[in-house]
Amino acid sequence: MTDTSGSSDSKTSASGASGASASGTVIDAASEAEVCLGQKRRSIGAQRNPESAKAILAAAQEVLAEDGYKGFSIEKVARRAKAGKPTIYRWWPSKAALLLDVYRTRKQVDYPTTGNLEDDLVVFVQDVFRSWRETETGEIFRSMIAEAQSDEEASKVLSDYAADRREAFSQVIERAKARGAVGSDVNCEVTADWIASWLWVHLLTGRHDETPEATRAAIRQITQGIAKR
Amino acid sequence: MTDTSGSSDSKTSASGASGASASGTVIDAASEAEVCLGQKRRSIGAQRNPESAKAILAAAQEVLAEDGYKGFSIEKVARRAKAGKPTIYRWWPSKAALLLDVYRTRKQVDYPTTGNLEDDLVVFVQDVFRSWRETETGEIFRSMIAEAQSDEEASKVLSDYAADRREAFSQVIERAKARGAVGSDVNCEVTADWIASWLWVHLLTGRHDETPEATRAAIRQITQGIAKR
DNA sequence: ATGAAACGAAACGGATCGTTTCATATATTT
DNA sequence: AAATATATGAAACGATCCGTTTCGTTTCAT
Repeated sequence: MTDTSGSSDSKTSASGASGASASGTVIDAASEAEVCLGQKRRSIGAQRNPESAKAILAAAQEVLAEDGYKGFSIEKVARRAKAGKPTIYRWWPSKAALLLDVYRTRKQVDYPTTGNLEDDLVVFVQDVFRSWRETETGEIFRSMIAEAQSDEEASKVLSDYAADRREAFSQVIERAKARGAVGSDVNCEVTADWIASWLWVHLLTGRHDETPEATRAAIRQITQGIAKR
Repeated sequence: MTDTSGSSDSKTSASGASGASASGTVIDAASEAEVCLGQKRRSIGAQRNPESAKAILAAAQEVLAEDGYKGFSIEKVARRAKAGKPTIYRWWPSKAALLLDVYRTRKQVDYPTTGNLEDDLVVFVQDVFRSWRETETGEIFRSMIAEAQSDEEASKVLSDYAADRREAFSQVIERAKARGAVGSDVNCEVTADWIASWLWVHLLTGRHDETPEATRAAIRQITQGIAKR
């Protein structure tokens, strides 16, 4: 009886189906597409209850956070959400797809811009480490990484996400380049790839307790390497 | 009926229990410890047949190479090795432990030393990419990565391996430093960490088809960054 | 009020893991 | 050489989970 009833309030339904008062019956296709990643749904034009999907997504987040990837099962999610398994499969075509949506509801970490590239990167990286330690974010991404090794769709989405992160990094470095802090011959996308890779590996080897000093030493090697000279 | 009988010859039994003519009955404890990672075996002092373990390990390699991580099951391995499942569990305590041993029998890639750090690294990285494309090495490591996200022991072994690779990289860079090609203030372990991370991510995002030019551009950013100036 | 649609609960078929049982084959011992 | 001990393969088991199907009920628009 670890069933903490009354847990699926409004606290976790952040991005999924944006809480647009949910009174109408016909679901607007955009929000539905935002929630459900599954292309191979059976009943296409049917109207379904978005509240169910929200409760399921919230329950999935909780199960993943509490039991981890290994303990994550559709049946647990259904029990927790007081939903039937068929309802879950009406919204998501597979376990991987549900995991994918859980990962999509993560909180985005913003990039700081103090004007000093090294400082910005250190702050950002430490922030990411903290979010891995203090929230379920790390667990979610670890699950995604594991799933992506055998699920084609998960692999694609994860690759897209990784490309997205690289692009964000790239823009931060590009701005530093525009300030003249980075050599004009530097390929920012390559640098972003280095940093993003370094972050990923820190996640999947559990090294999110690195000291700020160690982080700075590592970042400095990159920033000094690309600095204008 | 996909049972390709006559496949478990001598071709894959490489490192595991090093093929020391295996005629004696009492197993030498060292080779046994080398093969079996499991500490929680039931029958401790019992003498077992090393041939069974070798056949199982070879079959496991083949199943993993052919069916991938998702298709890898103990039952398939048992069928292929013409062994019983209990025999597998007499040698390895879990599926993860067996996977761990499969990964341990990988072929090591040697590090070249032409005297030019950038060239050496490019050649090495391209070599790793090729081994991922042309052998089962990549699939094995992808399995290990997935397994490590939920199995504590696999995680530990993978971390140890990663540390080992970082150390090897570090020594290559240290030698370049001794040649005066790398700045004396450069922390070689940090550099090794960057390179190793970059390689890992290329594996788990399936980017092992990168062109030599792209590889060189990426490597150059690191080598130029740490170069003596 | 009526009917269509989604719902929760339950059960199913299929697959896998890790364990247990059992008869057989092999190796050691006497 | 015969007897004993031990590991083995085959088979079955309980448990878990996925994804599907069925069924009776609730909800909502017309």
